[in-house]
Amino acid sequence: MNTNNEMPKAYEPADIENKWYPLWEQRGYFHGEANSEKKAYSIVIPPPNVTGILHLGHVLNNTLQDILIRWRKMQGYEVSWFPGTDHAGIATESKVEKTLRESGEPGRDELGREQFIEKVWSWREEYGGAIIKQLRKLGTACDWERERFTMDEGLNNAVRKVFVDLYNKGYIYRGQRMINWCPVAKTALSDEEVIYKDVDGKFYHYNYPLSDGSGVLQIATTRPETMFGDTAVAVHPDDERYKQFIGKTVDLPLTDRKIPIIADEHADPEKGTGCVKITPGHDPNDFMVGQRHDLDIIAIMNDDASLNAKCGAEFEGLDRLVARKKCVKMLEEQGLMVEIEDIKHAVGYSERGDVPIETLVSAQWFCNMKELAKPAVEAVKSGKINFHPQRWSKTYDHWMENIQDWCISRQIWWGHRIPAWYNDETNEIYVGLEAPSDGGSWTQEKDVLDTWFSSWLWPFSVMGWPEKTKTLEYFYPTCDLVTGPDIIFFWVARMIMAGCEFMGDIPFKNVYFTSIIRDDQGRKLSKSLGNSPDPLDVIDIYGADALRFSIIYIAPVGMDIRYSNEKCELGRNFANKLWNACRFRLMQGPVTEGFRDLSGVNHDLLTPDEKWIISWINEAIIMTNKSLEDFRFHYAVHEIYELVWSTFCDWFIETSKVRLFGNDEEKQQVLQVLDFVLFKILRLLHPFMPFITEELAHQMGFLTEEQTIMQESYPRPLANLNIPSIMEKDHDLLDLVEAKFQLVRAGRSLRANAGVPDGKKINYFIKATDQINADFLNSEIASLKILLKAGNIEISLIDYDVASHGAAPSQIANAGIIYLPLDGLIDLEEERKKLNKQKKELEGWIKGSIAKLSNEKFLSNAPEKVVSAAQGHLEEMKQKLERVESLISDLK
RNA sequence: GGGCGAUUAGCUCAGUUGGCUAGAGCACUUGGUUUACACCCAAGUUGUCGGGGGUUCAAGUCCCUCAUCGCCCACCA
Repeated sequence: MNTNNEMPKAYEPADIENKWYPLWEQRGYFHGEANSEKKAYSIVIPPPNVTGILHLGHVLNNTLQDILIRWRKMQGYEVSWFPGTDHAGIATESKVEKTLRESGEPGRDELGREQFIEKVWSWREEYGGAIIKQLRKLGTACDWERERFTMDEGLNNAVRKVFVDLYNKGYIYRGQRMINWCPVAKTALSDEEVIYKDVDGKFYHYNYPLSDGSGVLQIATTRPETMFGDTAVAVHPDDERYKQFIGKTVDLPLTDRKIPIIADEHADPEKGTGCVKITPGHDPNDFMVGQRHDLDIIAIMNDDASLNAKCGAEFEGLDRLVARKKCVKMLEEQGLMVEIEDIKHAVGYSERGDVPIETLVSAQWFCNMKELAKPAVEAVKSGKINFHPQRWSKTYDHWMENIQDWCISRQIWWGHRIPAWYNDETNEIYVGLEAPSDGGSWTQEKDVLDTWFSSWLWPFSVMGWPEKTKTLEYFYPTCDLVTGPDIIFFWVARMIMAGCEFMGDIPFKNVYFTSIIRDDQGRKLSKSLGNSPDPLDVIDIYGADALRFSIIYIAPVGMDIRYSNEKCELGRNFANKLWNACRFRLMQGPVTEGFRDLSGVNHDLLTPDEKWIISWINEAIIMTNKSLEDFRFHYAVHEIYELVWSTFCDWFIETSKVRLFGNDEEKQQVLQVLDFVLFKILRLLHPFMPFITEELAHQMGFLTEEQTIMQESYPRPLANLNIPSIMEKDHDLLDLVEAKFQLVRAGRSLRANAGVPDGKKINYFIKATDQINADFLNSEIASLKILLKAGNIEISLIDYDVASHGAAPSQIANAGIIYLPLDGLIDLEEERKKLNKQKKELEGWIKGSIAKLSNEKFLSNAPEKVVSAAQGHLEEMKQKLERVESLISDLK
């Protein structure tokens, strides 16, 4: 127990944060046991990329999860937060390639598959998972014993089993289809990995001569270089302009081919010239047109998006953009180009490569999602899974109901290799957990699976599936998922499908979608803009607690957050405030025994102020728990901020000083109340600010060295404890306390307006509203004096004697009128102006109020409560007006 | 083309089923070396709740409409 009062004046987080985390981890506080008697609470982390480093998005996301974990743990759940990283196929592969290139080592292709993969593994050993270490700086209570990696052996088993199952069900198939191709990573991509950007482009109008020499057809395209893959020109069947040409052919320029003119509804007469070139090998729409008309598919590109031999010697090997220019030039030379129009249009970009993707026909593995989607849609619709904010379920529904087949194969090496084998002789395909053992000659599929094909199993693969583990039995399904709305399709939707399919149960009950963090000008955070602060720097300056607290405090519900480092001052200042409140308390003496339950105090002897603070702590406990239940984190934080700073520090500590410096009996009682409230505050705040609350709970002597606040209970409404429900019992008394504080504010205002320095003791005269207030204020005279820094306060039921003392500035409060006698130094003109302004305002309100209350419809329709409140309010204003009027006449 | 969100104090945002005189932080002004805290204390200043219409006794809150900004989806050749 710490009884010294040598706490530094300002809170310095660095040492304290570095001290506690290793202790927590070593003592196993973060671990949840699967065989507990307690109720389970679990979360799986959205696994950050193994190449990733901590950024503010992670800070927000993981702080929220940590709040939930610590809160539930303190509530008595057996909790486990499953951490880990994602192997991030394309990102990691290109990262390692880049590293090799920069260090002059042999590259990917020189190394060959096996050696390259070894390199990736060793890179991961050395540099990968930096983010995991960085998370510890944030204070995250992850169950590190359970850390997983999407490429570890267990997860690989899960992936293979899922692939085989879905293949056997007929959902997974291999086929030739139009896919998205990244020419940088040289791999297929799923539709979700394509980002559409509006870019400046050109719309080329040029002529295809009719083979019979009877004229030309003018077509329009943004990509002339794809003409080498054209196998038709389409016009709309009802387009009168072109009907006569249907069935004829045109001479495809720059080639020696003739291609037919076909009628297809895909051709939009309104668009361009109404004639559209059909390139079934390189455009999804044209592909479908091609299928309808049985057109040839000509693939004209190499895997790096340069043109291939099909385009002729002049074009072979040229990059698509170079080829485009050349095409245009040649068409111009041949007099075929008619017009080049500047347009803005949407172009698909590869997420990683940041270059336009190509759509092309390729043999890939696909997963048909239609059946998988059905129960997943139902799970959200029925409310088994809840989205917060709820509106995201609409986005989810829309995508799920239009779900397309998922292209799951990738032409890279770093990933789960597809468990399919081709028979070298018969080309037969075998799919299984292991290679076929029939002695035949089989070659395994070279492609690996999309990274998300392992991530979508995360909620149960981290628990050991497909083994039937105790962990799985106890912790599955998880409770809450915290993630960004940007991966709702990539990850959230797919996890729900996988959970329903393979576990027969949803993977989580709630999904909380975080805000997106922007800089204070509203721009996205990015390395290239240099507006992405390093959270570790922020933690160095302000502390992890401050960063956590601030980011939650400023996070609007379901909207973008505008962040700047300066905003962390809020959290730092708050931590310092709390620190000093505790420091002040310790200066008054060692901890009292009643800090848990006020056991050393006769509850009947509690003063009004003490009852007041206890009722407020009760209120804060109720609100904080409720807010967390509803995922309204910022509410909870605001609630606690207000409680600590305003309610506790500004009012209760200040008013308690009179008793702290009074007799010993009074002092002992108020110390107990201070301890009781502070220990509740520390526990209430712990999930948000884990370090400082742990430190202070020890500094204060609430906990012994062997104990931790993590294992203390989260505050529950006091009605559940053995403390009388003060709120109900003493309602009127609490109103009197509030009225006292209001009167204090009025008195301070008088002092400030009169320009009397704070240090100078002054006298006040109070005319109480009635006997009850008079009695109460008299009993609180010592408190009033200290709050008002007054020398003497006279409380009376009789009017202030203007005749003998001269007029004095005054303020009206509910408890009474407070006067500041200034020995005639009053500025009568100012005072009159102030009172007349008040009078006018009051008259306005009274007028409105009377009108409202004489409205029959209001009286009959509004609820009783509202009507009586309005009546009470009117009475109040009328009385106040009377007082103002009498004060005005006093000034004459 | 569809869908979603935003618009409240100088700035960033609260304002949960409509109900007392619309709030907070920051910023700003004035005063303060009060025996916790200047990362502080006290007192202040700042609002046609984006425009218009409607429902209602009552609208920042519900409905319609317009405007501006942002995001997502969709095959705009």
